[in-house]
Amino acid sequence: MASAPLSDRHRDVLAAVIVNYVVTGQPVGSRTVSRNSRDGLSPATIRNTMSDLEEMGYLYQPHTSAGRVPTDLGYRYYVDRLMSERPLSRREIRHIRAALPAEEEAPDVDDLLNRTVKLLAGLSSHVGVVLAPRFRHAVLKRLEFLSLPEGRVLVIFVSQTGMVDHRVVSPRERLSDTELSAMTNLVNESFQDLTLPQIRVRVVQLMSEEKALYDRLLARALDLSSRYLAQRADDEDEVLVDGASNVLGEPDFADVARMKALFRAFEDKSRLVDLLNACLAEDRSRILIGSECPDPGFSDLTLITSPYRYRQQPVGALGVIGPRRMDYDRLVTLVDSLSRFLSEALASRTRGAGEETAAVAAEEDDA
Amino acid sequence: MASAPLSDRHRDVLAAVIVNYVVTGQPVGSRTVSRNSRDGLSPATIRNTMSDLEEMGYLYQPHTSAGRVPTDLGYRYYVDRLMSERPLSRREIRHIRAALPAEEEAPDVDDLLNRTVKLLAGLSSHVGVVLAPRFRHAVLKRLEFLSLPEGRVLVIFVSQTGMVDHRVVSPRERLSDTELSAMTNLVNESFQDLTLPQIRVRVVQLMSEEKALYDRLLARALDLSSRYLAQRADDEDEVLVDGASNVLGEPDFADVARMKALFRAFEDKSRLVDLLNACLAEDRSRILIGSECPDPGFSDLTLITSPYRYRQQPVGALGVIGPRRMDYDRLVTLVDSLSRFLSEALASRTRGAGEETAAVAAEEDDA
DNA sequence: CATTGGCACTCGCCGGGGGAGAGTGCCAAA
DNA sequence: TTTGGCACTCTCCCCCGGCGAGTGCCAATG
Repeated sequence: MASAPLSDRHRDVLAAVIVNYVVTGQPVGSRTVSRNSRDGLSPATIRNTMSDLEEMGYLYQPHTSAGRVPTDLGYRYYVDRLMSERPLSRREIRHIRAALPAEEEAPDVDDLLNRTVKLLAGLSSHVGVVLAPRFRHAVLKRLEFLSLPEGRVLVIFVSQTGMVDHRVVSPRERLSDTELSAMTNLVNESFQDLTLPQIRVRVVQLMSEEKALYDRLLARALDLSSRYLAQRADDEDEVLVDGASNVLGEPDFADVARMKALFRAFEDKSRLVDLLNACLAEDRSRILIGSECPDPGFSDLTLITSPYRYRQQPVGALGVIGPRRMDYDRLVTLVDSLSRFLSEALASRTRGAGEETAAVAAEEDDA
Repeated sequence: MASAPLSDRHRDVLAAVIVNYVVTGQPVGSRTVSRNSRDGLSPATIRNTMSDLEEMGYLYQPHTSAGRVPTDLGYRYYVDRLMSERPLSRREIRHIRAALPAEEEAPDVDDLLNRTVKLLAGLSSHVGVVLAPRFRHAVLKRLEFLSLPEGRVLVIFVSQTGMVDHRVVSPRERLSDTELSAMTNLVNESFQDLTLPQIRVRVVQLMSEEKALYDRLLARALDLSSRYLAQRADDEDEVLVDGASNVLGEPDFADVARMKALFRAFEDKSRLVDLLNACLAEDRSRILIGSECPDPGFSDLTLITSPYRYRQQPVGALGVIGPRRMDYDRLVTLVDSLSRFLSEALASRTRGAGEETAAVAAEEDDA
């Protein structure tokens, strides 16, 4: 029943209601729309149009004789067809540039992501989220085994871009420092330029060959590697959140129970990871409005997300989370821009390291 | 004027008011105290006593003819002299033991701290905080230089206990992989078994000697090390927070403005770091009630903190943050216990690594 | 002299009532 | 098709009065 195409007037009114509602937070009445409309239609006319829009599901009334408020469908129509993205101000761009330098001495990846999430929260006044680059795209620079007390071993994985991951594993037998350093050399030869998923395959492959050869040392090195890989799940992603305190100011979350649910959602990060990953898979920026979101915990929120890239590959995602009543025009631009700025900052950090491209491209086959 | 010693009755009444207020959250009247008091005093008598306590500053009335509520001073007296710590239940202890295994295969330090902060939040229903062990106590296991694209260098610091820190630095000149690995060996010889502050001293010392000798490689290795140390401030501590959503449920924070201030305080971690560090310096568990806290942002909160140890040295701190109206009896025990459990878990991970003791003891001289 | 019961008083909380204001739907006229 | 008019609805807010909890003071009591 919501399928009839909208007339120009319907669109104008819908847009007016949304724009007005976004700034005031109050249900919008026919009178207000009439005043703001350039072809000065009377309130009565607007009322009829609004009534149509309500019937079609784009607006609704909190109660008889209040103004209208956009529904999720209304917002959806707005962002898809009515919205005109508002460019960032020069000030904002300078601000971003300063925090994410594209050219000169760039900080390391973690730092860059931290700055990005702070920018998102600060510039949007909502909650900023950043999904860190996934290690599954990381190409091995060096794998190191170090002995710890109690016979345990520290495994350090370093990617060619400088990401570091480390885990503690317990080998079956005690290993001396010299053995470990010999093993370090062995695996670095074997795993040169491979990504984590590729290393997984390689370990299994070598282990089976190994029964024929009998290089004790390599066998034990492979054992350590596979123990490390067992701990290091590929889908284990890190997500940064900032600006959670911003939601407290928003009248849309006056209800405490709702706010609590929201904070819980932020605390267990795995749900955020899922949502951001979904965006990553789609490979383009995305808006999820209220009930459109698969996670029911976010049913009265809007997410604007966008993947960011490294060497043309989407490797992570970032976005803004806020109430449905948000300034879409501005925030869509903000999220898009930040994903672009971040991609550039990442690229500039590593320009001239051409070897890595092939490896990344080569592993595109995995799901 | 608050200096007169309290009679037994005063104490009983004060304790009764506090206990009652903590569970109900409502101002406590004379009638209620009278009912709960075992030597059945009449409400009138209690009223007189309460009036005394108010005059001495231990209680106050939100308004004429409401019950009494404890002041910060009242709470202080309570925790210092009236409170009897309530031991944890067997269930709780099992729960903790399961999460912080003392004996068997222990996870790495970061994981241990993560579990601890979750336990704090979960068992207290307030906000849990943990200050991570400071790297200044960390003894070098290995320092590694790895080349990154663009001529930058990744420096990885690994402590003997398995803590890992890494930074990206930009050396003055380009360095090849072979040079870097030679340099790695050089510094590991020089810095063997030193802590970060000691390494600082050592670098300066070697640099000045260096002008006389002319080992180009060592000079460049020292340059890299000092660039790393410049980024790695000693007071740069990591603090973990969990359970922030718990404060939303508490009626004491019904006021949104107050809540917002609170969340901001949690977001910029440096303030938390300062507070926890103060506790660390005192070397014993500590309770900060409302206005006693140096940071005005925490003026209507209570912090219960306790340092945790590694090899007799306090290396970090943990605690609970909540409203002043909290169950002190239980939470003090909880914080104390968790600091003990965590200390044990840390100790058991490294038993038998005797060499490290001397080094840690030797660096006690720094402030 | 500490303790107690009695009593008048003070507030905060809660629910009801009434008026103002904003907005609607419908209808008839332009 | 658009518009002005009109009756209607519903929320918000303020005011008011009663209720209940608790107090302070005082005189009586053991």
